[in-house]
Amino acid sequence: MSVSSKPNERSGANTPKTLMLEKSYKPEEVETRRYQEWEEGGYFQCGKRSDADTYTIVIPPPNVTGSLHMGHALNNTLQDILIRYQRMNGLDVLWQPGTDHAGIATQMVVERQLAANNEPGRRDMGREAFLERVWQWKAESGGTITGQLRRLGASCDWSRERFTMDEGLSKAVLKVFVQLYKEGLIYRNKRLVNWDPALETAISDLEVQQQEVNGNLWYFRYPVEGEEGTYLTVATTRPETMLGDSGVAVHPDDSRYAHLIGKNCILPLVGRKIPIVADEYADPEQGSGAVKMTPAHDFYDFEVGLRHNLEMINIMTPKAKLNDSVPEKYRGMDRFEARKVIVADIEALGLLEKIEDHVHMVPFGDRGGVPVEPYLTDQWFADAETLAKPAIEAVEQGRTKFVPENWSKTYYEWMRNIQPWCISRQLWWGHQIPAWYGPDGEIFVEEAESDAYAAASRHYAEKGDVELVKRLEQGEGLVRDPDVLDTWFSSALWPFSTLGWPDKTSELQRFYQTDVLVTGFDIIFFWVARMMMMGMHFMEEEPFHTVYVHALVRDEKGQKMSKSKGNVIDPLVLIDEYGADSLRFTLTALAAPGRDVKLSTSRVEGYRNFITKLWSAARFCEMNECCPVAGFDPASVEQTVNKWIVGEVAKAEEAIRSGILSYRFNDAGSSAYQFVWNIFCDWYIEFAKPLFSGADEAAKAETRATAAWALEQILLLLHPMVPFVTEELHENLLGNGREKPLIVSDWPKYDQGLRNAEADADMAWVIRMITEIRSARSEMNVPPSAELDALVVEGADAVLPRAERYGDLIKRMARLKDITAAEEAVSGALQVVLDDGVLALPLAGVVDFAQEKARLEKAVAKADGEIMKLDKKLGNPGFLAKAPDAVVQENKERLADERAARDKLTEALARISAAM
RNA sequence: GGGCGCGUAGCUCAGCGGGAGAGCACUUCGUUGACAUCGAAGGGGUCACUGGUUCAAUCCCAGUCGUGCCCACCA
Repeated sequence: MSVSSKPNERSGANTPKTLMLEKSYKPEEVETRRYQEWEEGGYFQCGKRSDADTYTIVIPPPNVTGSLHMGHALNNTLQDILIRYQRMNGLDVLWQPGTDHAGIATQMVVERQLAANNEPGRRDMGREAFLERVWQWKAESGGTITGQLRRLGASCDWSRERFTMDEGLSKAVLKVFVQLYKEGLIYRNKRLVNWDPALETAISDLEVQQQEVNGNLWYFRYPVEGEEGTYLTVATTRPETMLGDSGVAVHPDDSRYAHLIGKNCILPLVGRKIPIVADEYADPEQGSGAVKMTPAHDFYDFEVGLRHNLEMINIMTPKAKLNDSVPEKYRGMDRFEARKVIVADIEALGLLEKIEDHVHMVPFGDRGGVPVEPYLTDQWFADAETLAKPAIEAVEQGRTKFVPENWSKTYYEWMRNIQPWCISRQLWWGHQIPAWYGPDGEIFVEEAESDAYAAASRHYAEKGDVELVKRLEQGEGLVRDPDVLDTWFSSALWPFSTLGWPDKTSELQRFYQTDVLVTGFDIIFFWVARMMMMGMHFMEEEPFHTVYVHALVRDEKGQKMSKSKGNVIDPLVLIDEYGADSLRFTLTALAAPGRDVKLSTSRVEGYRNFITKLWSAARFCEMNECCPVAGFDPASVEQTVNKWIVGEVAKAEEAIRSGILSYRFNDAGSSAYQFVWNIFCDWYIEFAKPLFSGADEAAKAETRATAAWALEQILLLLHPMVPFVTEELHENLLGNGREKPLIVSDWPKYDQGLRNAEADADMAWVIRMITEIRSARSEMNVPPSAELDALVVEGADAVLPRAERYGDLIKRMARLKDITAAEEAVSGALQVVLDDGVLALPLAGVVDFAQEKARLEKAVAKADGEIMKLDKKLGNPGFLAKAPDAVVQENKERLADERAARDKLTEALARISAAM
């Protein structure tokens, strides 16, 4: 049954009360329905408070191919907390959602699908047909992850959902590319790139993962030209590249080889004459001190090759097989097969000096999974160094801040050493580069094909190529660059492209600059840095003022979750089992800044219990008819208990708010947890019970109203973290009086006056007394069922008035019959020492004197220890002279307190001894 | 090689200049009509080590040891 189906039933005054709330919370019956209500109610949509300030977050767009993993769950929970909090604060909130087309990943998914269905491969079906298939796939499966974000409770403005390849965003990409090209910040160049032979595309430096490999170092002898029997020994980890060698480098100061500089080697197996050059790159300490140079297949050799004008010989095909530039024998061989053959052939020639074991780092493509090949091709590059400058300054000048601040170092480190960004990919799925080539290789970069033809016509008309101009005017003669752009190129524009840029939309005007970017540190380089560059360049304003960097979610052993390790915890499984709120609250409570989240199901279970506790506290309120009273003023309550809880609510609000605003989500979570469980449930509800069953109708009514108010505040304060259960309880609590859903209710603002020092002191005293009595009883094995009398044997003047005033509470919770002054000496009693007095609880002969004595002695010893430490501190002239007065004073008071306690304990001991 | 972290209760972690904390686990007790997805009580820590700064150090500084991550082209 729906717990809120008939909220009005509850108000019938004389009808028997029917409980609306079931015994425990069933998230599966609530979450989907609540989410629908929110979404259909339009509460997620921005623009409804046009007079309010804005608060904007753009979601890190998940891959369309993806499904929700724990990292997403954490990332989006934190964003949702910020968003819901700010929405409740009355801001015009935009959480901009969307997905990323994820070039390589998506293309691979569809290719795999084709293979699995025994359908023609991508190249067989052709570009157009293949892209159609990808779009079809996107239409069918692209909504998975957004559905999963809904399950989590993410309150994104789905009416504005975007996709990096939709029309508007594609327009933005074209505009950016063309403009940067015309500004000289994008250029085409032939240089070495990281080539992934499995995917047959260039990839960026960031997509290369270095892996340690146990390999070998082979020492080859290269014969020196014209000097029979003289060899120059080179060492290599990649023998197969020797077929592309075009030189050997030695250090200019290396006396061993000085006489060879300027001469040539004859490259074995190939017979090519290659020069011996002097270059400081050659480290005399490494290998043999002489390095073979393969400028077309090694980044460093490439640089050396440029310096010494060495030949660049590309010896491989896109699949990393040897091409026609090598001797016939090796043509068509895979690079690793060739390695073996070449070593064998060198050995056969007697030119293999030795082989050493050698552990070294090998670059792997993170998608393709095979070693990348440095490969000489024509690619498009962005001048990242120029674009980075304003982006670096923005952080240096504090216009964008990293939280935790440390991450700015990581950002600087990378940005200040940034390399040209290879932005072209030899894929089909993505934004095709808007560049057209004329027959002579001339490049025309324009947003539209027609513009490219127009530009080409002008160009060739100037050159007088009438024939070509004629063809161009008929829309022929140009060839479009087949490559697409790196996926991150379009995500770099996300904070403004999603708002409508390049059109000057009102949303762009209103919601840019966005507020905070919430992300994991793993994409600071990929994404954050590039958004900063593009934002500065095209908007001339930082895309966000704060970057909140959260940690990674790991398994309970601290290992990174990965499919191959089989330690992945699926957030949806947890949501199914424990509810979205439990998962959200767990992630919130564990999200301490700068520390990885180690997740285990037992943690989720623990926080699920918290949700249950909250539910059952609400049920208590319901059973006791704690209905919100219109116009209730928390400052007006008269019962001390109520004054106290009202103040505690205000403290909790402060703690939770400051936790959220300072991005210390774990603090916000634990403050909420402690307040609800350890204050509201453990004490306030227990204090309320005697009032509810008492005779004072005014006090009863006030307590009901206060409890209802406090519960409502709890629901408000917890809503950003646990939206579903709070929304559900809120409707139940308010019933007909509910003006609007919790999601759009106002975050509470309290007067300072809600805190009452006197009430705080009294309740602290009551709690202390109850705790001490319980503790003594428990240690002395007094059964909970036994109700004892309490006799005040010391400090009656101080103790009795309070004991009188709060007698009902104390008696019930400490299991006492009565509290009275001791008329005569008490023997055979349990003694409880308070700050301002001593209680004796007579145990009618059953008290074990020895045990009681030991208990008191232990307390004396503890007090003595404290006294000694404080004495020593206060006896130190340096401390008295230099420590702040407040600290000195505080220590003096503590010493006095400890001494008083010790004295009372000693007297209690004396009484016990006398009775023995 | 460079950079960033972390070593606090059995476990996972907060705290970060003036009285060592939480959750879980553990022990004992408990069907008090909100809750056994619970309640009450309890045990458990020279806050990695060594120096230094300070009246005062778990907290700041230096070093050592251990451990994790990121970046890097070394044949």
